[in-house]
Amino acid sequence: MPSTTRRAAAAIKTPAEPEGLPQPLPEPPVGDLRLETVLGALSDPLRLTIVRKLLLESEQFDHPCGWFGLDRPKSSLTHHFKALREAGVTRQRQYGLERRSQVRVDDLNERFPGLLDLVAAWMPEPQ
Amino acid sequence: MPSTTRRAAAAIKTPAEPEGLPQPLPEPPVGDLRLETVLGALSDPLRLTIVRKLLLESEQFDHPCGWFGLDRPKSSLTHHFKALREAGVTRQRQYGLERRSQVRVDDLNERFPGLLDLVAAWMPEPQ
DNA sequence: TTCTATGTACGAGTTTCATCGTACTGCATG
DNA sequence: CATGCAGTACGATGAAACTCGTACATAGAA
Repeated sequence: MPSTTRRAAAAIKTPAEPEGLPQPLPEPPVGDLRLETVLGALSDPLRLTIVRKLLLESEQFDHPCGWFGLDRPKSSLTHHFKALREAGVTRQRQYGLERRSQVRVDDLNERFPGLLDLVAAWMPEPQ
Repeated sequence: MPSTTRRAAAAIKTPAEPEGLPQPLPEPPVGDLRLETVLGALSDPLRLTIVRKLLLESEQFDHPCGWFGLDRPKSSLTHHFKALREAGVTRQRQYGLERRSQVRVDDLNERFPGLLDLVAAWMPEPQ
């Protein structure tokens, strides 16, 4: 098979980055973020857990998906991390084998001010 | 069949109201509102349209669902209005034949401050 | 090179949801 | 009483989405 194994998601482009970081994976540009899509991505307890943990405990940097300690099969986690990235909630970069995630705080605060505060204040349903 | 035709949705109770208004239909109490549920209810363009229109044009009162001018079959509208009410986003009261909706502004601002501002600022996707 | 660790791709099973046609209820009016 | 009207209830259909097993790809270390 050719080297173009990558499949392009519709209306998703890869932005450039100033630092020496790895290129982010394909993600929607800020201007294309849609409230209904972002809310849909956040309407799931597992994904809320991920985003909230990134917001509260990330210490200014991104994390591989093992860091979250989620008790789910790897393929399930891939699914949810991809959903968050494609909705524009997170940015993912490839560090060797690891694919680390961070919340697009600036982009989300610009487009949907206050939304991340609600996520940070969220608490999972008791039991 | 007996007069108890009403089916009780799980964990939904009917609160009391001070004024001479008709009783609201069953809805979750403020304390039971869940962020993930509310976001899920708002992650749909049609429902965002409904809530935004209520927020911006309601003139302090509630409206029957014909007022929205939505070009959908009646049974579809029933479905979406019920989804909004059961998520706790709207309150519905029966006025004779009409079932009118209003946004639970105070409840939502108490539990999820800023969320309704995002809905009010939302714009439907062009085209 | 082989082994391990991280994570993806694909596909199947299941569930949930959106959509909508049809039949029905209940009020109001002639 | 008959009709019209606002809206529900129910059921079917089709499309997403969640979950997860399995197989695969790749980087780094022994």
